[in-house]
Parts: sequence; C-alpha cells; structure tokens
Amino acid sequence: MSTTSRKSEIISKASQLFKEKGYSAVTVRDIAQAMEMKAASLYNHIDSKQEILSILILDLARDFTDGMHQVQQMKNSPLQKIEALIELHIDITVNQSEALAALNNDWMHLPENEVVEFVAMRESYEENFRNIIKEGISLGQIQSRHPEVILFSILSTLRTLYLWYQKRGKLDVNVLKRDMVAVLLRGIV
Amino acid sequence: MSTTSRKSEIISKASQLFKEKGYSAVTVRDIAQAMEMKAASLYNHIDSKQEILSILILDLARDFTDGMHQVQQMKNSPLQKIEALIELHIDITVNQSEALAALNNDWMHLPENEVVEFVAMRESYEENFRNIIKEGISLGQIQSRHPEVILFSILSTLRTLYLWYQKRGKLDVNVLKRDMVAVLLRGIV
DNA sequence: GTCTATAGTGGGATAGAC
DNA sequence: GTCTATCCCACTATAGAC
Repeated sequence: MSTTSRKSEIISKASQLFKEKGYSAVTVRDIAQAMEMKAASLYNHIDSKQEILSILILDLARDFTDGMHQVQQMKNSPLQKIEALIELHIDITVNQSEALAALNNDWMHLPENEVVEFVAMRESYEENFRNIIKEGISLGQIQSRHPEVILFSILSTLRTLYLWYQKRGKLDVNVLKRDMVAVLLRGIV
Repeated sequence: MSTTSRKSEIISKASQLFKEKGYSAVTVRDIAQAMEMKAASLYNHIDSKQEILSILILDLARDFTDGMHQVQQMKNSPLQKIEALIELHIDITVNQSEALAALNNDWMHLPENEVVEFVAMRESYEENFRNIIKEGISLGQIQSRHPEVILFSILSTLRTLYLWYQKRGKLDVNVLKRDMVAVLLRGIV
C-alpha cells in the first residue's frame, strides 16, 4: 500500500525475523532478503540495524506505560484495574506480538542510554502494578499472599502469551480475555 | 585438573554469559575471557561453541522428561501431580537457572537434528502435562475451563521464574513452592 | 594445555554509478 | 531508491610452537 512507508515495512519484516531467531542472529542481509532488496538499499531508509530495535522496543514500552496510566486514572476497584491490565496485555499480544518478542528478549541489545531508559520504564510499570495489588490486598479483595508472587505470576503469563497465542491460532480475543481473567484471578481449583 | 572438569567449568561460565546476552551475542572470546584463557585454548576442551549449547539444553530437557515420568508413575491425584510438577520446575530453576535460560531462548540455535529432537521432547512434555489437567477436570478436581489456557498459564509462569527468582534473592525455596502452588492453583481472589 | 598467528567466512555499513 | 563493489572488522576455528 502506497501510504505505508518503506521504513515501516522494513521494521515490520525485521520484527518477524527477530521473533524467530532473536535480534543478534538476524543479519541486515536477512532483512534485505525479506524485503526483496539488497542490504545496501536498506540504508536509504534506516540509520542502522540497532535503530530498528530501538523503535520496536521503545514505542511498545510507551504503549504499556500509557495503558498503565489510563488504568490508574480509572475509578474502578483494584480487581477491575487488574482485569483492565490483563486486557491491555492481550490486546498488545494480538496486535504487536513481534515487537513484544523483541521487548522481552532483546532489550539488552539497545544502545546503552536506551537500556537505562527501558529498564526505568519497566520498573515503573511493575511498581504501579504492584501498588494496585497491594491496594487490593488492603481492601480485602485479594488474598494476602506475597504481592511479589502474585505480580510475577500474572506478569510472566501475560508477557509470554505471544509465544502461545498464534500456535493455538486465532482464538477469539474476547473468549481469551474471559478465560485468562478467570484463571489468573480465581485459579483452577 | 582433569580435562573433564575443565569442560564443565567452560560450560558453566558460558551458560552465565548466554543468560545475560543470549547465545548468538556471546562470542567464544567472551567465554575465553571469563575462563581467563585465550579463545584458541578453549578448543582443547570443546568441539565448538554450538556443542556447549547442545549439552546445556539437551541435558536439561532430559531432566524435565525424567521428572515428568516420575510424576506420571505416582499414585497421587491429578492435583497432587500438578503440585509435584510445580516443585520440579522450582527445583530446576533454583539449581540450573542459566541452562533454563538457554533452553527457553536459544533452542533454535541447536544443530538442525537436535532442534527436531528438542521440539519433540517439549511437545511430549506438554502433552503429558495437558493429560494430567484433563484427568483433573474429568474427576471434578479442576474447573472445566479450556485445559489449554490452564496449561499455558501454569507453564509460562514456571518457565520464566528464573528471570525473577534471583532478583528477589534469598527467598526460601519451600516458601516459594507453597506460595506458587497457592497462587497457581487457587488464584488470588 | 596454553599460547601466537592466521585462515576463512560473514558481519554492519559506505561510496558512487545509474 | 536501488544497485554493485568494497571496506574494515569481528567471528569461529585450526595449525603448530612450546
């Protein structure tokens, strides 16, 4: 499509390759081949291989940060906020699974200053999530177990959902949201 | 100092580096530096960089397979079997977190025939786990939700526990087992 | 068993023609 | 904007001295 910039196409193709083999194992020649062009031609659109990674990861990290801020401004209960966060992660998984793979696995290959920025954003996100859980515990909505175990259990499931979602193929998003909320909040027993 | 123990040292140091940056981003010079020797000297102990990865991943995959077979032979209920599997994963996380990182993230860089072998082992492991969940559902011990969502939720939490366990450090293993079982089986509400 | 030296390959990136 | 040609460097791995 003519409105899709060539640079976006490159970033999109590259992200698919990064998801399969990881950033370090993908060469600019691989990306060029996927674009059906020569490696040198890529450099009319991008500054470096690393720039692609920066765009993928930092744009997505901002989506998570924005989503968290919206949830924090809701008037709902902590439990409803956690439901909203589960839905946020599922929406991102469905729409941006390749960038999610890069964010999870390849953030340490960002330029040094962006590693610092990324880690700060991630820690802030986790801290906000943790505070919602603690609020739920103090209101008696959530069982008073280690908040850290609860936080980790929910986040690790949501963060790796991208590995599993497409293997199971196009499960209806709303069914997935309902089942994930049920399993993560109310358990399986 | 025998050649065999030197080889184990190399594999151990390499696994730490693989965990930090991923297999592809670690060079044999990095491994040599961690061993305080020159890269060429490594080759008196190993055949290739890839051999290190093969040993790390396939040895650990066999540990999981053996653990699953032991659980299957227990006379316990499905729920108790799932508890035993949670404990298996936690024990492996505590004792072999570096190899676990390689198994999770770098299996696709194994030689081709070993990729096939690994994927078969992983699928068999998941199938056995799924059958225990289904048995629990049919006995009324486990809620009759999509077994796939339950399987994924538990496995993804256990598989990425290594990322989190040492950051929180010093958490007693038995406390961790008790809390993880509680959260994963009975939820947080 | 470790070293120096180096082979051989492929990496990211640039120059300049068209 | 894409190409061919190429630079320079880092990579895995080997050869052979000690």
